[in-house]
Amino acid sequence: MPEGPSIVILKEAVELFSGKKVVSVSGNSKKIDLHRLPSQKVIAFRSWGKHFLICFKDFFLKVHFLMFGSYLINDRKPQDPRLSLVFKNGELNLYSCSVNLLEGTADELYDWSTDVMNDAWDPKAAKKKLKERPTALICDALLEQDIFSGVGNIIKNEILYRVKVHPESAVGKIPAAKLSRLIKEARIYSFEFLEWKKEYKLREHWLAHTKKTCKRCDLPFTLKHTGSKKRRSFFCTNCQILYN
DNA sequence: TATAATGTTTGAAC
DNA sequence: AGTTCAAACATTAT
Repeated sequence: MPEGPSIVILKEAVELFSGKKVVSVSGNSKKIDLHRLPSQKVIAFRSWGKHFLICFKDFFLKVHFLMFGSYLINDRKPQDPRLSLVFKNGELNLYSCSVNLLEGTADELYDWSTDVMNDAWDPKAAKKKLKERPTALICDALLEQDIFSGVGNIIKNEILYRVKVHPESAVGKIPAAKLSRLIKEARIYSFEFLEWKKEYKLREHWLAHTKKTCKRCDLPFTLKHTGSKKRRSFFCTNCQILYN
């Protein structure tokens, strides 16, 4: 569920509730005051990276699905929803996610240029931030939500394989042209992820994530928990260059 | 059945 | 006081 493109799919799927008034609310969320919601009209559903935003007039809900969150539209799971929003034309149920209510507007709080899925995505800003962290490993930097909002571990692994960069490469040692290519690929792959996910064909397009052998050279992949984030990296030590 | 996984925040420990 | 790290949360497939 969690990576940026999946949130874009959610945003599109709930468009039928955009502009609609919340009829009733329930859920086991302890962080928000559910009484704020009934009779409020949804102004927009938005996304910023892995954040799913439900915007009302003077406030908005920030939903994060973490590792296991899920949602159902006009359907329910056996367990209690974290938050359930009922509209005249249907309902949205959110499970095991984190929900926060923030005052003001999303535009006041978010920098849309960091979101790889957003039209405002600014690769130059990403490059600038990477230059400020020369000693960071690229596997960690790609997961930094302030640089690549929406990029998760799957996207990380696929990008690094595509651009032939070893996950433990130091950001500052990667040649400028290669780094630009990598930043560009962050957006390109994220959109391919989006299309494949919509067709339920995401997995079959993985070339690195969870893979055992490299399709390019036929040698076995390395699986290692890399960087300070210690997330799984699948990579080919033959094809992917280590810059250090 | 135990484990690990598309993730982040929190607060203790250093 | 700044950094690091484990714990917590929660679901599902292998």
